[in-house]
Amino acid sequence: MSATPDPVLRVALPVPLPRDFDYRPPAGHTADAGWIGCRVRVPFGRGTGEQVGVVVGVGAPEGDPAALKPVLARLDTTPLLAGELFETLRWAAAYYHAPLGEVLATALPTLLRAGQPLPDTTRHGWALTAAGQAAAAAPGREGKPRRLLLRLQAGALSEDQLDAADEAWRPAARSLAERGLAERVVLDGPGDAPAPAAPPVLMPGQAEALAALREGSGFRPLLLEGVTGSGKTEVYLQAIADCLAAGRQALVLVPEIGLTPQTLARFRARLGVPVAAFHSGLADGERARAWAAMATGRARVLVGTRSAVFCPLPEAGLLVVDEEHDGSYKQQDGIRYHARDLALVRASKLGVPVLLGSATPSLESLHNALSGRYRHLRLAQRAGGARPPTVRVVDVRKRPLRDGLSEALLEAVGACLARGEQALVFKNRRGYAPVLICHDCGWSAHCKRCDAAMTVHAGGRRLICHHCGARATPPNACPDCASLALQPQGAGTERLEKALAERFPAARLVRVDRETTRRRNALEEHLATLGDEPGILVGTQILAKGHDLPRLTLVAVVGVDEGLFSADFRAGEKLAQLLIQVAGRAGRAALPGEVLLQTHHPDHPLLGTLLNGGYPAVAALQLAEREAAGFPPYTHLAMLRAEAGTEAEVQGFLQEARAALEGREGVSVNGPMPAPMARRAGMARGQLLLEAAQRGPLHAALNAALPALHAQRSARRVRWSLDVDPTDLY
DNA sequence: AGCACGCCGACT
DNA sequence: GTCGGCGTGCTC
Repeated sequence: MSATPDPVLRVALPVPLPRDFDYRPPAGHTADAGWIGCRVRVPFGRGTGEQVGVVVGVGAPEGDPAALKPVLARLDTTPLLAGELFETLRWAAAYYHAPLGEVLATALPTLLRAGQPLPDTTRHGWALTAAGQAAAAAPGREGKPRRLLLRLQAGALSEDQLDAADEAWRPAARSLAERGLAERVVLDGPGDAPAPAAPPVLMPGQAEALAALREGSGFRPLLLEGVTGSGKTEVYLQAIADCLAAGRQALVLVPEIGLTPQTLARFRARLGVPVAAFHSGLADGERARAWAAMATGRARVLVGTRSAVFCPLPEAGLLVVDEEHDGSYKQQDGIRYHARDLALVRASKLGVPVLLGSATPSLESLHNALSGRYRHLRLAQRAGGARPPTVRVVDVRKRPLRDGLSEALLEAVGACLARGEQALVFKNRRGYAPVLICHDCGWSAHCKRCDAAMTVHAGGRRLICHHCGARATPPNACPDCASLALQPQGAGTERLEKALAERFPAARLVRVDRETTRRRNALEEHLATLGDEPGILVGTQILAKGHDLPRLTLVAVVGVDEGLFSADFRAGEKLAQLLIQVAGRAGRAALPGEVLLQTHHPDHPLLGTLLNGGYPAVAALQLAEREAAGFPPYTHLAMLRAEAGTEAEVQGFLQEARAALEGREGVSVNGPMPAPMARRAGMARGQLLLEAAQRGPLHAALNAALPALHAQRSARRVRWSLDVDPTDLY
């Protein structure tokens, strides 16, 4: 009888190889199920390389166990990943056809991925000693330590509270501690969030939505469709309050630019528990702490952007996805996951409700709601009796445009300023002009490394490629015909700003785009300079949502036409969402709003539908078009992209990939075709689009072909990636 | 993806 | 005579 070999540890490592790696446990240890979900440090590769991986299984060795390397160290005594979160990550690895190790690396905060211990989330504070109380009662020398001493006289304060006071208190605390006057203490109370503010009375629609959410139990997806200002956030807040009252945790996902200090402050003021934030602006340590606080249950509510969908929720009661249509929920590099979709998967595994909110739902979610898979809740009324803005199409055919602005638009801006109100001029294009052309021969300035025109910046003194960042000085004369008639064609935000400044020299003018808001908090500072004074905001996408601008009554959209004739099948949906979002900025109860859409195509069906029937009508039209054309949500897509030094390499790889993927029932393979931008940053790019009416055959084809793809010789020479459910077909 | 090993060009 | 170019093969 042969002895059963000792079990080995199957470890997922953050390498792009679609398999696990087996290791022996360290000498004197046995591999058992208790290892699963724990991180380990392992030797990897030929040199002295080490990696941090996660044990994903325990089992009999496949080859000679003596040939296996032993684990160097076990990094967790209890599993870091377990239960539903671990299951979701396995599901994501299968669904996105990505190695589990890479999915795990994407999901874990940097410090945890690097093997750091789970941070301690004990709340600390500072309190006076008996000597400190005595010192506080007696007179003393003025200074920061003294001020801190007096603040602590009323009782211990948590470090969060001290941080919130926005003063460098730590040196003062150290000074007091050295003199034996104060000490660091562990706080174990319920937290120092303010007592919850009383909730407002709900409007009928809100109350219905909340009642619907309270009905039933277990997993239930709800789509909350509510126009801007209809009070979706209030529904979230009361639903979260319910969830907290039941002793459960809540997760709230918000778009990348939606997590403003005001948003957090509103949640904190109303919920009466500490609210953790999770976004890319946090330091590594803060991220790891927020993650740990949710894992231990110390934090009860997490508000975060895309990657927050990977935080542990051991006591989950509710998931909320605000502005669920927002493009920032889709990761656009590495593991191209969709946080809204993962939130649905998690809610289903957790058996809790998931609330998707939007004024302009994605066609995917709308389709699910209309077909009965999601409960569909609507909020039609604007809070506080505010009326929707009036919308006017400004036909600019045969009308002269000055720097891209029509006279009608300028007059409306002037009238708005004269009323003492604020105007927003919206154009989704930054820079001075999108292209520099020769008026005599038609030459235009193109990037050397990309298939794209260079954008004119700095009033015409600089050319920048928005795709690779290349900079150039504009030529004095046309390189082709030596003409001096080089002209910036079209208008970006920079040019609009200049033109508006010339027309309204006395008005306050603030430009908001990626260039002017690169610095942290720059957006808030910019908006603060405008305050409540009359003035003009010029900007891109960044202005479409978020911030309350109570004096804003006019929204003028200048770049409508670009969106009307895009090749992307999502262009119509995106344009309608953008127009609704940006229009939602205009007007308040007391100050009615007006929206101007400047276009050369006033008869375009999308504009007419939007004006007459609003977003629901556009959505219905778009859904019908998608169904007829065989696009999502009626079919399912996966995009294989490749990039290499030469077009031949790209073609070679994609041809081989096509051969491996095609010939399956229910899956059609389109391509290889050049990417819409066939050359970017000097690299040739191409793509292969898979389409299927059912997900099953699509995933089966990918499962069957991917090992061959990894093994392809041509795969070594190209950078390639797979995008399941692509949102952009570039 | 890293990383090491491996065979061909311009330098001390 | 070496240092180093990046081609190719492997990682439990």
